[in-house]
Amino acid sequence: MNDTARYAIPADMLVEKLDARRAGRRQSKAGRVKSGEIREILEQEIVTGERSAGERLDEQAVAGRFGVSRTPVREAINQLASAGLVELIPNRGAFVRETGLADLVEMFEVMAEMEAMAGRLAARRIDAAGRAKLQVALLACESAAARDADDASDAYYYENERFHEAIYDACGNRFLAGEARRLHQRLKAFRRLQLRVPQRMRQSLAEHRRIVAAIEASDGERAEAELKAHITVQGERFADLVASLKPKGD
Amino acid sequence: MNDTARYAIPADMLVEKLDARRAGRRQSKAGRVKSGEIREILEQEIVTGERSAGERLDEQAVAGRFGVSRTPVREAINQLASAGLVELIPNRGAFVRETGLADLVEMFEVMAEMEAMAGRLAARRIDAAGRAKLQVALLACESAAARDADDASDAYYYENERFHEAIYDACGNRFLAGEARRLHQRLKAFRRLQLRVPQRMRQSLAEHRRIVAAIEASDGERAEAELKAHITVQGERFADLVASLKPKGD
DNA sequence: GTCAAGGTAATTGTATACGATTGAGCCGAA
DNA sequence: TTCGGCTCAATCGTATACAATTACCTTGAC
Repeated sequence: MNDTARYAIPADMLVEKLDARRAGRRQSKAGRVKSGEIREILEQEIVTGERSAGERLDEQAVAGRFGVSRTPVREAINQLASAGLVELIPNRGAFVRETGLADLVEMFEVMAEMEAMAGRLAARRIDAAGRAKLQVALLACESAAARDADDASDAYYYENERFHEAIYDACGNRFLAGEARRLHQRLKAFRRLQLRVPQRMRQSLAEHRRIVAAIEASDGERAEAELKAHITVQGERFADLVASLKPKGD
Repeated sequence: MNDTARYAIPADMLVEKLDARRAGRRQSKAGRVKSGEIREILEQEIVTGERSAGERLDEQAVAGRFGVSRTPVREAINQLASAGLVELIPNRGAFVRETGLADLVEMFEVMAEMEAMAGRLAARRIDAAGRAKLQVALLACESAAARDADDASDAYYYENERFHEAIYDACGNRFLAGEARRLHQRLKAFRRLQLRVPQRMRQSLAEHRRIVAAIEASDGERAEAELKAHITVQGERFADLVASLKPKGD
């Protein structure tokens, strides 16, 4: 389907407790909007790799599976298409766009640039409240990383998210913040995986400290450089990881 | 509705021949997909300012106006929501998000960064075919600008688009290219307006030449700087123009 | 006169039904 | 045997119908 040979990311590397989520969602309210639910679940399934093939998403089948009509399924699929997760061929259907390694590298490249930009702007524009939030986020990362428990990775993952959000908020450009959040969301599962690389968490934390230092010093150039390196390293480590685990040409 | 006082962009500054477009589209085919048509027209109306107020988009009203049912209108509105042009409040409806001057400045800031990134990458990665396409695009810009006709602005506007597309394509990052196209599309009408500033077209052309020179020299840093300046200037000129024409607090 | 509560009207969200377009399979002719 | 056209089934896109949620207005009590 694609013109470049690509590495498929194995599903079991990215599994998140989907069934738990589903159950949790179900209990929320009886007649809640179903389109959003379906979108989330499908999105997870695609990102996770359960649907990694260039497979077609049959509206009717999905509708039957969730016990709803085609209408909310259509809305969900359209949203996925807007997010770039599926390709929508007129009068043909929706096909999941396999995000191969090449695509991920590209996305990390863009992500690095956006984060760097946010950092540069934040260094110049951050106010007292933002500074406080950033410090709190950094401390949370530290304490999460300090835990030697098995779920330290999960905890750090969550706090890492908060840390980057704090930078987005501080950049003073709400449009940029929104775009960065979108991309971050899309790379979520892959970022998480990447934390399993040995020593990565500790290294990430050190980078966070340097980033904060640069922002505190109002040194936009340095913040930009540190953040770009921070994200680029993530992309590279991720690529290494995938390549070393599953070097199969398609 | 918004927390900052903002400048409304007057509708008549941005008018494009909508009725002509509508007529042209209508003739195409009888039973073609209507959702896309509606999306385009609504998008134009919002960007143009015909709907600039924080007004609600009534599905039924829109459906009646176009002589279709609510279903395609819903799809169109959802797509607009994904594009960020309207805000979707659950069970309340869709409200056009007024893109004020502040938002535009933010968007231009991000656009500048993305274009700059594309240029930097293109300088390193462009191949012979891309080089040729870029040269052709530049020449087309030159000849469009050379025309002294009244529609020189329109012609240059079109060729300018092609020029930037050529850079996107050459950057070797298809994800970046796609994102840049999205943003470019969204800023379309405003870019066009900005060309009316005296001497702007000539200046833009000069900047294009410098950009191409940098790329040809494989000087990524220079290409980045030139492109960032190129877009930033556009944003600033645009802000000046709007501010000078209609400095009314809302 | 003001505030709160209930009912009603309007609008969104979902279900079902129908038409239109595409792709595949079959048949026939060169 | 192969290629071109035709029929038909499947699926998307749209229309219509219904359910559920929300906001507004009326009414009543303090």
